[in-house]
Amino acid sequence: MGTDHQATSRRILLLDCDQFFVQCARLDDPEGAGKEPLLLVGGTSDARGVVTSASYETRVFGVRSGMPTAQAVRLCPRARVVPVPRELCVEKSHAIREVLDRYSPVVEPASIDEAYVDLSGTEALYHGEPLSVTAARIQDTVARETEIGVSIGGGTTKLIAKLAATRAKPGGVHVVAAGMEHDFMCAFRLEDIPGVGPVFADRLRTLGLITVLDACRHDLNTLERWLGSERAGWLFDRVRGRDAATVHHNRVARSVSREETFARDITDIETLETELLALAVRLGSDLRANGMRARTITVKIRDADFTTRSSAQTVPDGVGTDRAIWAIARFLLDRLRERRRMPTRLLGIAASHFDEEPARQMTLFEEAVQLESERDIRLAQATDQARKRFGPHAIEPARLLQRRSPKR
DNA sequence: TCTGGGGTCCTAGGACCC
DNA sequence: TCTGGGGTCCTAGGACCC
Repeated sequence: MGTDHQATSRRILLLDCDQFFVQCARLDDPEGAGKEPLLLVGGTSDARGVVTSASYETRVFGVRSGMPTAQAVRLCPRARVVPVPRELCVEKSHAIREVLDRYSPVVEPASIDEAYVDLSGTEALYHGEPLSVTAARIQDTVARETEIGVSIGGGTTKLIAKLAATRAKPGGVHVVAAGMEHDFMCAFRLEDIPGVGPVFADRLRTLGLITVLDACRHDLNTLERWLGSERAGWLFDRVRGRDAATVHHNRVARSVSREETFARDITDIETLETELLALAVRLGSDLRANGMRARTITVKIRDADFTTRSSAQTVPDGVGTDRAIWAIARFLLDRLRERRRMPTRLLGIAASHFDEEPARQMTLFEEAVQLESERDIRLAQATDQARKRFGPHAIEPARLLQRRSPKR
């Protein structure tokens, strides 16, 4: 196509919920959390929890999300700690998504509380309305229909939209005009750029590069000598506001995982295997609920000394039954324990490498191995049906029932 | 201070194949 | 004796994000 097309710049928004989990917790419990300015949402200190979201009122005490709850409570002793209201968060996230889908055919959720919206090509539809006006209307609609306050950033790239949203917070709209990307970027530090984490930021600091302006003073060749061509090219573009990434409408999950950090480290294999089984059952039912079959199963453990290790196994055809997932996971856990034996702080299981098409006819070899028989698949389906009707714990392996019974 | 749970993407090396 | 080379798949680990 001609250059006219390229000359038209993109119109991208990033919608970011303000202190999302705090808002949800307040909506979930209007009389309690709803009336508490000093609110921390996340795990408790006795269960090795961290703060998932801290209310703005607690942040003046130095509390940040990701901080161990014990530390947060030390900084802000009067704060109230409440758990994440999972279901309501998911519900609100979906409700916001539905609003966005009405405004644009191209919406990409970036996390539970963030989504990119591409409004390129909608100029005629919106009668030439400025992007900031459209953004403000979206913000109003979201607030009215979902009761969630959001900030919206806008610009010609995902990078600009994302950084603009930080300028819009809390509750505002900030749109960077086409052509102003480089000027806009100059106000930021390098560590503010998404993708520049603590490690890269440290590396840059040793080179004397703190701000975007610092990086802009050097040509590409110099940066390449310092950082290698890959990283240098990436940074060279970012500091100029360039980002070719597109907004993907129907992004499919590449992995699904379930994990748990234990209140106390686990030493005996029996308990560990029971926990693994519980995770495998959770993962399996979530996969089947979405019609997914995974070719790769990964088991992850975090040792008492915080060393994180993983082991993975890929099979020729995707699996989705509890039995098959459990069989592979158990084998992987054994392998991890052979390599290093130490009390276990965290256990996790992940599925990836999803089969895109319905399972093909099994070969004779695979029939013989029998990772997953027809009977397994039918059993899993029946189990899912029963859980749907009678609750998530309607049918569980005997081993999990034993684990649960002392609490009853 | 004592480190969650859910993800994405990248890299490097080995196996295997032609 | 120095060793060929490229592509793909898999595994393990790590950086990074919210």
